[in-house]
Amino acid sequence: MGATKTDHFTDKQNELATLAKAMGHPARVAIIDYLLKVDSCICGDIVNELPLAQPTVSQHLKELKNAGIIKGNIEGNAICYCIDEKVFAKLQQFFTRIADKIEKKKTNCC
Amino acid sequence: MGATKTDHFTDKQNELATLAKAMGHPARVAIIDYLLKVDSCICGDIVNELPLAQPTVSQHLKELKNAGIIKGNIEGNAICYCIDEKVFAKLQQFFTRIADKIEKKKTNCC
DNA sequence: TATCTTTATCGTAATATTGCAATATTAAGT
DNA sequence: ACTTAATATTGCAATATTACGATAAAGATA
Repeated sequence: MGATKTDHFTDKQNELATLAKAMGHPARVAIIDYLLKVDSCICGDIVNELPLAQPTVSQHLKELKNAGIIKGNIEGNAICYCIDEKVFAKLQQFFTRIADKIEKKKTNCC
Repeated sequence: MGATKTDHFTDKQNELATLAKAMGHPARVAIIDYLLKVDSCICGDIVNELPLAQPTVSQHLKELKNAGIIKGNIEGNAICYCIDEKVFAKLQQFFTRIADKIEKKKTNCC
């Protein structure tokens, strides 16, 4: 088929998958990198930073927004996008927990 | 088109995107969860744990393997899959760094 | 009001992903 | 050699993603 059977997995599994998927494209990673670099919200200039057309960037921003990774406020003419702090703390937690579990095991059978 | 322009982004951006993408499906998250739960390698019983057909699970395992997240050793008749420890440490680092940068800023303009 | 700027949306093409039945492969046991 | 068990591969259908040109929408500015 092609449709993902999200209903067969736990909420946590689906949540991590959704967040990871949103970060699963270099353009979207680059958008986050840029948001961190400029140390403020971005109001439009991302399009000039990325090697992609404006509609494509707009689409990637939308996807990041849908996943809850960034949020956008209308600021007069432009739109101000910024990172949602909580989400990356959550991602960090997810992977820290996994890394810790692996550290504890050390069952190097492979 | 549909093809991702990986050559336009940095190696780090592409690396994170590849790893995140591999974790961007609940079935693959569930596979990792199970690998952590059983506290050893998995030799076949993942198919019984997941609500997916054997070829589908095999495909997801292949994708995790391609991303370098798990590795598989042939163990006689069965195949022994286990997590590559380094990769999750790397993922943790990636997101910890981002979370730290966000913490430092606190430019709550939005 | 006319125009510019900025961002979103629509439409569409190319490609990738997801899922499974059928089949192949490989090693073990008989 | 035959059979069984475990896993991979192939082929295919359904859907999703990625990318962009054209166009729309909405506020700013002249």
